[in-house]
Amino acid sequence: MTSPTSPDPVGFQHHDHAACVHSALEEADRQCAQEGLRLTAVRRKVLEILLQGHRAMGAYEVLDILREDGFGSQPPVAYRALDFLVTHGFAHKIERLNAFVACAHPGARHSPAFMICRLCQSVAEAQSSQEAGPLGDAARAAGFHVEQTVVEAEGVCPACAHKDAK
Amino acid sequence: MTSPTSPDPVGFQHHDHAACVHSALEEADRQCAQEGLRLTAVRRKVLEILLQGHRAMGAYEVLDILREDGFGSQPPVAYRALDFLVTHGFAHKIERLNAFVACAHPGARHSPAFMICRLCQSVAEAQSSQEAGPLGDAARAAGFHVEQTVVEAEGVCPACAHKDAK
DNA sequence: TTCTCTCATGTGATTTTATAACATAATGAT
DNA sequence: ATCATTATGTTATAAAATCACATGAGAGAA
Repeated sequence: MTSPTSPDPVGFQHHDHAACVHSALEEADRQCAQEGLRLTAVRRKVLEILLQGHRAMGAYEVLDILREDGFGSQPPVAYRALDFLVTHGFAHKIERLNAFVACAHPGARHSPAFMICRLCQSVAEAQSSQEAGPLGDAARAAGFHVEQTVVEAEGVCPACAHKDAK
Repeated sequence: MTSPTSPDPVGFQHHDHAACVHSALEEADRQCAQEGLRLTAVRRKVLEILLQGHRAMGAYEVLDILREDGFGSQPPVAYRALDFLVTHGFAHKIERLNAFVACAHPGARHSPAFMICRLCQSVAEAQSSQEAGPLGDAARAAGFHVEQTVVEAEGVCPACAHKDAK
């Protein structure tokens, strides 16, 4: 489904991956403690899986890893944990891919926008806004009250564009 | 899946529905002739179904109607026709709903944005743009080449907001 | 026309994604 | 300790989408 060797996922730049996973988990711990949310073992594990994978992952792909690690092995286990993470902003669903990705800007109250490379399947998260841009304009004009947005661009990331050109 | 009595779908205003279906089909005929595309019986029927329904419809919902009307009754029949319509801009897929809707601006080269009412399931199509707004900015900044966009807002339409307030 | 190539359709089977329903277990409050 | 609430585990099923392969219809060439 995704390339076995996703080169450069979530954001198109390299970075210190182990540290980013670790700090993101700690950030989630902190935030849940503060908001009275329960970042249980399964939920934390799923977040870790998404952070490790560092790309958009299908629910069943996550589930396979949960199973290997001794957690429940049935779909609801994965879907419930993913729902929790998405609801509280620790992860996002990429509708175009029916897949999930760890949030790149945890803590920030945000409506994310995604750039999905169709060649290497990497996904970069950018900040968006519910009010700005053509959609915000249209909503105001129509009197539509926006609660959530799905903003996803599919195309070619810089790395793949470069490769393409040889 | 959708409310049985969707009051006001695709665009939040009333309009002459029979005429809109008819003219949209003619427009599609014209455009296909011009571009050398084959608007076959199934494809035209599916477009008609979407236009009649005048709301986001699931592939299987479309398929049920195809079956009643004597067309093939297996999923690929619907999916292939829908793919054709989406590919050539006569219909759009609403990723958030896994559903399809007839294009409200046929002919116009456009990247659509949608407003989805979570109360009455109506869907309004607005014009968007691949370059404008936060996503366009982010893509330029990242050097990402955008080919297609998914822009969908979920919220409450004016009619439902009014009802809510009593 | 007839042949042939291509594209479209029909059909059965399967895969992938997601949820319903219900029992059990853990947690937090009193 | 009890109880209410929330989370987990499991079985089963629903919903969405695709694969594979056979058949059929149209456009163009001989």
